[in-house]
Amino acid sequence: MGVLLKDVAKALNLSKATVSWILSGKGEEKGFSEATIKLVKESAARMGYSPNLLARSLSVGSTKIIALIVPAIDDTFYSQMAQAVEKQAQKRGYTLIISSSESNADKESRLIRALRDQQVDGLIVAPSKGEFSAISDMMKERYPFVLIDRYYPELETNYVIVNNEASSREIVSRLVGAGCRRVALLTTDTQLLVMERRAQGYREALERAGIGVDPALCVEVKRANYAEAIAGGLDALFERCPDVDGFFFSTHYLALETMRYFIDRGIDYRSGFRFACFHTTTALDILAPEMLVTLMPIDEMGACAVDMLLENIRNKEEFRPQGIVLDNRIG
Amino acid sequence: MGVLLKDVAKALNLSKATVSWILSGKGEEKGFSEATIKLVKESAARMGYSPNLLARSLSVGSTKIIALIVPAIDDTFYSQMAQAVEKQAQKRGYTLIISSSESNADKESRLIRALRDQQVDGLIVAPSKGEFSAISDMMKERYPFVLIDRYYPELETNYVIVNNEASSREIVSRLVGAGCRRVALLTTDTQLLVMERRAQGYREALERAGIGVDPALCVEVKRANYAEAIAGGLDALFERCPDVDGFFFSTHYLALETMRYFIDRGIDYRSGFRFACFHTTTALDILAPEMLVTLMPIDEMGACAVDMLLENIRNKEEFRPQGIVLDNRIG
DNA sequence: CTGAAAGCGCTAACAA
DNA sequence: TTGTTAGCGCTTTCAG
Repeated sequence: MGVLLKDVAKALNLSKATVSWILSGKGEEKGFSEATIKLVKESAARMGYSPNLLARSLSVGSTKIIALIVPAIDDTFYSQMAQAVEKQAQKRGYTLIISSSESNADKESRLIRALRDQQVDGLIVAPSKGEFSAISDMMKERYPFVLIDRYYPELETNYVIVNNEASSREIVSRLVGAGCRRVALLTTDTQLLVMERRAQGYREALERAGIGVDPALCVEVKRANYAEAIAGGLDALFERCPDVDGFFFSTHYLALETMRYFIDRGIDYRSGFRFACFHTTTALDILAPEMLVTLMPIDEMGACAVDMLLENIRNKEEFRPQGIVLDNRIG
Repeated sequence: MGVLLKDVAKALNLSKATVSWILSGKGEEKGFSEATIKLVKESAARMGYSPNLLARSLSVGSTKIIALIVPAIDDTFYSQMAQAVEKQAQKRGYTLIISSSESNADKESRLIRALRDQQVDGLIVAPSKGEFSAISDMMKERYPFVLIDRYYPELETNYVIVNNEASSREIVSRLVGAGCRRVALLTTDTQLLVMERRAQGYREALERAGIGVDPALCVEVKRANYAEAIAGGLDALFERCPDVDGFFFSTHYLALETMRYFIDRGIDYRSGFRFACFHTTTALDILAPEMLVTLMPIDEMGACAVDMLLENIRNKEEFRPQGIVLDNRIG
């Protein structure tokens, strides 16, 4: 340990309390003399004192730390989200801890437990599929948390999500409006509610346009080995439906891998098809500049989640869970 | 607060000490009866006890937490590094905290201070340029830390880096070996030592090949607005040297933006030039499959850094700073 | 085999 | 205007 509160107190012949008050800015309020305030502050700085936050947190019963759990920190969507959340947390005087659950329900539970044990004041989590017990534990014990991006409609929790269905419907409608009649759906992780909602939006768009859904146009790719799975899926799709004229990707990496497919096979995809994708990612704008994408309001999501969480933390007892559904723009 | 150690002790008519020992696995060792051990463990679980790690850490004087500071968590390189470090930390029984300094020296200093105040046991940091005081503070106070990816040769610190110069030389040599005679250098952030080393490797390769360095082929792009700056730089380059036949990019996003430039202008870059890049990133393999890239040993870097740090933490007093330079493979 | 009690570094009521 | 003191929840030495 370096220099302690006790040390600077002793050096000045003052009590720990005095020093503590002054250093935490309650000097004037408490009515200490200008002289002592200045003395204490300067000495502390000179001696290189810096507080042990563990001790302080234990004492005050709050760490001023919140944590974010995402499924994969190397997914651009989530790393952008982390930036957004961090920014807002900082603005509100909180420190953010970022953790990645690697889309593993088990690890997610352990992380939640570990972070709570670490006494972080609250959690923002983009849950992996299958996780449940740790979430409902938090509910039971009224531990402050908010779900982001994904949520459980049957649970009355805080959440911040986007309108998956509506924006998918909208973006697919535009494809149709641009002349597409045979729009394929590429999707994955269909157990995830978000994905199902996006697929639903796709179906609605086609039905409303009087085109109807052709199951032959719908390709589901398993997440595990999607890099190869996509090629197979697309091969089969073109076999079944040589007349496909558009694509809707329910998530960004499907779009990216599809571009790879086209390029690998030397297919001139840019003139042959129209594309739409839920969210976007690095290089997608290079590979397919004409692709329609939903512009997810990541900063807003992050800000909302933080604010909601902090409100919950402040109130704890009377706080009622809130849900916010944000809109996507399309670009 | 939920249920405390005291609570389970009271419920069982045992002392806090007994419960504490048993729950931290020192039950047998201390010679408690099978019966009590089982009883305590089961009751604790049933009552939903879970320890306050703040209190424990304060008591034992160690948090079992280490932190990683990167310049930008949304840069694929650093998010991969975060994954790697996290994995090794976990393997060694440590929790990892990830923070992003946004390439801001000031924020980096504040982060270092904040994390130290938080009593994390040690730090792994990929320093931004310009940071110095917080680093030398850590040295003075013998606080355990290791620099990763970037380092200060004049400081005797722990570090884990790659051989920037050698692998740049190697990869540029391959370009030459493949027939290139007019290889351009695209670089950025030249104040960063890593970048200078890479440029140096480029020069050496050309000199050893008896080609010599033509300054007209060297383009430096300012980091701030590189997206636009690159286009201008490339325009000027082609003006000056219409005979350029190869490119060496000192970092991945320069390569990506250059691909964008080619595609935007409809230039058939895949047959006209050969490319080499330091490190790679999403979609680069789609855009330019033939590009030579250095395969950075990210997992190894992470593992090394963690192990070095933990060793330093264990020894603290007698520990001598170590430097490790890892090799890149080329693919 | 188990318990009492001191202490980790800081805060905050209560005194003076 | 400043000091005393009792915690925060856990670990660990020393007794029994």
